[in-house]
Amino acid sequence: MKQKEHMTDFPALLRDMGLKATPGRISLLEFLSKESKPLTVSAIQKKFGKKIDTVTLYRTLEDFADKGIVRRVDFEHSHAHYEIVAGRKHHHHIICKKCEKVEDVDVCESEGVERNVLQKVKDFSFITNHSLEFFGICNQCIKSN
Amino acid sequence: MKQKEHMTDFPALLRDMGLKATPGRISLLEFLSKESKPLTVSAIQKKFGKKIDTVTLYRTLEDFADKGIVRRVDFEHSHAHYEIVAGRKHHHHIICKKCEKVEDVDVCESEGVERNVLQKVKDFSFITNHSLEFFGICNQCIKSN
DNA sequence: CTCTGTGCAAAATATTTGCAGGCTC
DNA sequence: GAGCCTGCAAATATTTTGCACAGAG
Repeated sequence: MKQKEHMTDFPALLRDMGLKATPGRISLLEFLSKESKPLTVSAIQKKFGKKIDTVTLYRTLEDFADKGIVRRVDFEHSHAHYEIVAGRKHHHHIICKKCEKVEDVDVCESEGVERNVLQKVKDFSFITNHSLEFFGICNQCIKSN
Repeated sequence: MKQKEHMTDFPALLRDMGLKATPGRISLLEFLSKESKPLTVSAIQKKFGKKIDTVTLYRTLEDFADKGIVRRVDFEHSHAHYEIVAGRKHHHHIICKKCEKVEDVDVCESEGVERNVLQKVKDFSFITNHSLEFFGICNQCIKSN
């Protein structure tokens, strides 16, 4: 099915989303699909093999986020992190407030939550996405306290 | 009970938290307790009656957040928002991606979620807090599309 | 008096805007 | 060829750091 094709066929994914399949975008998606944790813009620039202009990267990530190809995650660190969505199971994160370690969290919150929310609020009729992150202190940081 | 006292007795709240009860902090808390939505640092500076130095404000809010007096909220806007916790029921938010309108959301997610999370992750033994925000397009922005 | 809190200057980071030229479709 | 994409320069915004002085306890 479509979902599966997209895991590897990034040009098709981009075109389906109405974006042009340029070499830069394709290799960025290839890179992101191998990363396991959300990365900052500057971290992407460092680890990514090819050079990308900072501005282009910001713009590309924003476009991708708008299309749901990547997800922007805020870890209360004063700079955004991004992770690929395509080909991954929906998940959340738990972040260490001391060392900033990030671990994925597979909480299967019922889809019902969003419906529930829509019944309670007054000025919104639909939800596009949500963020859910947990914060704590990781076991290593507790020991080395 | 203690909780209630703190709603109004900010000097006592500050001292209980190990912070000094300075005039600036007290009036900042009084100001925040009257605000209904999370505010950015610059918004606080504009609306707050007295002058506060930007740096002091950043440091104060961070200290308050560490003590759980205020809560830092990220709306994917590239700058943090803060709201007071003391005297408020735990809640989340729904944010309009077009106009940035914010509405409170009272989802009573079971306390069990955090316990649930701790069973699934491997490097964490406790959670200090979590964030949960919903994103969508508000009814006004849909009409005026 | 001691130690935390505040203000000011300055730096470091993060993000956005405008424009000219390049490349996908 | 048209219109989106990219890179570069520069501006803007956000957050942090260092230090001297002030004020709470």
